[in-house]
Amino acid sequence: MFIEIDFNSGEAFYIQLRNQIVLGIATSEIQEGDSLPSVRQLAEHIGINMHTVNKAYAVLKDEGFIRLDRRHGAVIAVDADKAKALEDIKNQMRMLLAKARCKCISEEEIHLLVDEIFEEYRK
Amino acid sequence: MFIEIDFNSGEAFYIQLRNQIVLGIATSEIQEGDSLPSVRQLAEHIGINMHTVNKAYAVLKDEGFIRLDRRHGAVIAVDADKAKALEDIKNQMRMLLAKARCKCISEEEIHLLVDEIFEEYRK
DNA sequence: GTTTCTGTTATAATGCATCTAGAACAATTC
DNA sequence: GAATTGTTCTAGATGCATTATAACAGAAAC
Repeated sequence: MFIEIDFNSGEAFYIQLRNQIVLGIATSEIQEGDSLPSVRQLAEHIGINMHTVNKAYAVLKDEGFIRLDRRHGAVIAVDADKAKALEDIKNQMRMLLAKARCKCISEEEIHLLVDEIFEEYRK
Repeated sequence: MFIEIDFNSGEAFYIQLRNQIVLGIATSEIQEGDSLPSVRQLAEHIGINMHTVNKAYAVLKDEGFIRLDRRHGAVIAVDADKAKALEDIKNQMRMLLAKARCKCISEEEIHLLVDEIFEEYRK
């Protein structure tokens, strides 16, 4: 299992979980139709509470990354609502790039960064 | 004054403050050497507690956006530590672009988005 | 058909971050 | 000296994150 938690990180456990699963989908480490461990299995494996995993799954469901049913547990099912996703990303990107601009990081350098990161995903 | 707080936003007040000031610098609405209102003035103007403004200023100082002294209050002074800023931005961008990739948003679309946002700043 | 496992929900306790409040301090400005 | 600056301290209220039990209905496995 590729999921690990940094207990010393300031970030909430359920956010770390959410992030790692989104990253897993982006890198094709897990794919459409794959099942995630049950909330109880994953909780025990990581060593955290069931409800924390459940919350992460609820967020992933709300953001349209997984589908939950009682038969197959949590299944990767990305709903491609590009419009909404683009808007979310744009709003967050505004703050990121504002910082970049303040710190004299050029538009070109950001483009290079984007290419680098997409390259990471393809490996 | 360009600073406003959304009291219904889930985001912490001091984070909203920090964001708006960084955005103000990025758009040249405020510039190197300009003074920000004192913690007490700004707190009263917005209608929040002095300590919350103080916390926002402390974060901005820690991130290298302002300089604090007793003579001139909070002064915009961006330390251009590009290396550190680039690393921060890259880490946050990883999560943003992971979501983009899951949602079938192409590398080209992200590049367009970056251009759009930089264009916003220049206006 | 009973057991087992699924997501889901309810309740309660704990710890931590946020926000507010009031007060005081040393340094600087006027 | 009076006023204003950032800074620090204590204290209380609120909400979020996490843990802990417990229970439920639906589906799977035997």
